[in-house]
Amino acid sequence: METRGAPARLRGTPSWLLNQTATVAQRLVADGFGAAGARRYHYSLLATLEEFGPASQAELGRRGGVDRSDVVATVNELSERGFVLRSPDPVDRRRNVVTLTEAGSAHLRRLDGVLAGAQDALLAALPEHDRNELVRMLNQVLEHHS
Amino acid sequence: METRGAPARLRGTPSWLLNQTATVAQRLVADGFGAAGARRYHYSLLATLEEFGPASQAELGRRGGVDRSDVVATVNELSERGFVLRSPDPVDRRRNVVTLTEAGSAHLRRLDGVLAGAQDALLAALPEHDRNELVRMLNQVLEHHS
DNA sequence: CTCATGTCAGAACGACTGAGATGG
DNA sequence: CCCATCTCAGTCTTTCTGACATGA
Repeated sequence: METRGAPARLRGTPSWLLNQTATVAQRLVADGFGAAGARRYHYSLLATLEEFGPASQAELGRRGGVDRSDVVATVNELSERGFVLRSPDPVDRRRNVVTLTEAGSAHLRRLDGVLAGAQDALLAALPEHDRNELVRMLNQVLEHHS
Repeated sequence: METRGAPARLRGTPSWLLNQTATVAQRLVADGFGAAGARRYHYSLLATLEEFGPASQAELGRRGGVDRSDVVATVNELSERGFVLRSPDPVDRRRNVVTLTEAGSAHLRRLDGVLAGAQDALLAALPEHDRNELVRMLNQVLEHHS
């Protein structure tokens, strides 16, 4: 997504404004995660593990909105660094059960802070009330398109 | 951008909501343009031409926020269909001057309608007042990050 | 036989980079 | 000599598809 100029009639449209702000948001979050040695998928899977508990890779991907193909690579990275444990499921030997470790929980808490900081930076220009309104409206738009 | 589930602590964040709504917006716009046989770059360049008048490809790219490399391909497509004219600049023979044709203007008007329709579909769930508020807030966030 | 799972290779897409040829 | 322009080829990144082997 290019972040440069655009014709006036495009610059005013909600779709363009949403894309631009989303780009800013993505950059802030990616930079924050990057500085913490993580990527978005890392956070998605760690958070999903903490929310739902241990799961197979396929289930993990479904819950966290990550393609099962990309779960493989992400779990590789996370387990190399000791944030998750990948162990064969004794009950169903096709499956790897992925479990959050202590270090993974700590890493997740760190990333939670990073994510919260990115939100603050993103919406720094808006007063509290407007932030809530923005979230409300976006939820409403999203619900309408589900 | 995947449009599926996500962990709860991510689903509530402004950055995630912005990315999701931006994805919806992109899909609506891309589908609309696609049905009209166009892509986003087509609109950007046609609108830029109408806004600023004829220009070299490099200038066109700068004004419209399109990479000079992609301007080449886009102008190829637009000129093949008679929407723009690409003619050598007699004053500076490195340049191609790109000009909007009558057919190009008509096409642009069609795409303006498509774009407006996509905005309506996107924000169908919001009353007029909220739409204006949303646009105002997004502009404010964007200005703060410029 | 069917379906699910984990894995890998690679496609598709969009934005961008590099270099060459031409000309100011 | 240095810089701008146009063009093409190709990289990089993220998301998604297809295929395969294994096992329920």
